[in-house]
Amino acid sequence: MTTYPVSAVKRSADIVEVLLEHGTAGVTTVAASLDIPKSTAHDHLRTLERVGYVVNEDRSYRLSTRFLHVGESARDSHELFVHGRDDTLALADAVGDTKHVQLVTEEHGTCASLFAPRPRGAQVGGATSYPRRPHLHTNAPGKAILAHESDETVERVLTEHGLPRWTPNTITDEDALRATLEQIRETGYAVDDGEVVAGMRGVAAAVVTGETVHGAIAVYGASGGFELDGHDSSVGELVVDAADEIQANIIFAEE
Amino acid sequence: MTTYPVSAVKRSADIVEVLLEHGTAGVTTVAASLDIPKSTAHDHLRTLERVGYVVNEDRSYRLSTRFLHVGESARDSHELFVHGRDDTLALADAVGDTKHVQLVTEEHGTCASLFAPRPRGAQVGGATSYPRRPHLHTNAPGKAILAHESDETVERVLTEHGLPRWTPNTITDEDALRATLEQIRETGYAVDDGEVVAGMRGVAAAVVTGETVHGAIAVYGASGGFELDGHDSSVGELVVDAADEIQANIIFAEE
DNA sequence: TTAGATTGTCCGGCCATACCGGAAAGTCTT
DNA sequence: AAGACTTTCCGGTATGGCCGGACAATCTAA
Repeated sequence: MTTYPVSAVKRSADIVEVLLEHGTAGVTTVAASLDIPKSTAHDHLRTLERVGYVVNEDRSYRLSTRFLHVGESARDSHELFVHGRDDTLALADAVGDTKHVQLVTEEHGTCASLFAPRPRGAQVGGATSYPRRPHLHTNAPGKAILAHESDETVERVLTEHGLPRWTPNTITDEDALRATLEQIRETGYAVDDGEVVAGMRGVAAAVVTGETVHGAIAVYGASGGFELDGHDSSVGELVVDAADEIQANIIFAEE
Repeated sequence: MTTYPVSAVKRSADIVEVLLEHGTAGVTTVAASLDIPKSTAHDHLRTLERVGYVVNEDRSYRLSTRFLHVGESARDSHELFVHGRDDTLALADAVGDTKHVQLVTEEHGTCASLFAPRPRGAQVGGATSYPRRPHLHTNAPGKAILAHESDETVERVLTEHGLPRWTPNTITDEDALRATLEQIRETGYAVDDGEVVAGMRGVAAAVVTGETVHGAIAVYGASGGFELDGHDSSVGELVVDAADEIQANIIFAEE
């Protein structure tokens, strides 16, 4: 049982989670969801409101735009985003609206999307069923990142997270993973054939300068319109080119 | 002196602020910035890390992408964004890269940007000098929102926030503001001529359905390339059209 | 490689304060 | 207008956040 040094903060984080699920909720709902007294829920909601992360409109609470603004500011100071945004957009244009492009970094041994341009008209508002923080071994950008990490780092991630299965196609064997990583280093890009989400294929290339692995850039699409060996294999080249561009941008800026 | 029911949460919020400013900071830096013991800063940083809002890479702490993901999820459940995103993008295309388009909502009696498409190649990474949460009376979208609120609401906002001056052009007289609001109701859109940022002009139209004021959509640009009375007055029409579109989308979806 | 300086992490006690029950005030329905 | 429902307030209690200090880990400089 992991414990939290400042449990009050953990509790507020739980409340944020509840608000995120419900979209908008009153004190009673929040208290009921977490099985805590209403007065406690109220204390936290008031505090979150005062610090600006929550708004209280019309007798019920909602997350404010503060999360978005803080998140965007933090992203704006992220090296990979600063030097990779434009190339990501360009790649998105190149592959078209049927495929999704993502700029990904690693956090806590999992994949964290930094930037994912949404095509115009893309559905919003529905619950995003896409797993938020997939493990590194379950998808293309994660594997691309792992392939360029040091052996110790790979070892550490493996012992810490293991190789949980996400879909029938997920790699769960350690040797198979190491072989795949070796292959990624040779070809320059990683492939995901329904390993994180069934029916989704993707390719990704890592962004590396010197010893530091900044992250990866990936293209995903439905398996139907995504031939890995056919003419769509050019997507692999596009992804590698984009990653190289970003690497160049980063190196060029470092001086 | 406003007080916080759960002061530990307020302290964590302060730490988040410090991390936001510094981009990346160690325990010592954080503790020094807030003038608190290192151990306390450490406790909070650990909990923030455990709950996923902070990452600890290479002996120093950074805000994680969690803020971004929570913020985007929250935005995705915001009615104005769901029904206004595409129209905002379309308007951005229509007015071109020299002008900025913003979808704005009201929070705590101030303006909160929900969505602001950045033109390709826009500078990122630099500190955004744009005031984050300007008061309603200081800019076009805020005035457009205010113009459609009930008299009591306007009164409440005025007594709570007053009419602080942001630039020499800011409206600081209550009667002048009321006259402006009346004019906005007549013409259908609000104008900002260097009232929030000197040298910036903008027009905005509110998005209203029935009694509820969802927010406003705005176009801003440098005063030089933004003729309010000349041929650029067509921007006013475009903004009103966009707002009407969004209103229609919302009403159409409500059933 | 070894000191020295600096930083991050851990620990344990004390008292501020987060928590909670309960009561009051507010809101919506019938 | 009264009931059922919320949200908000309040004050006592014991929990846990806060802090000083010790330890460990890392970096720097000879």
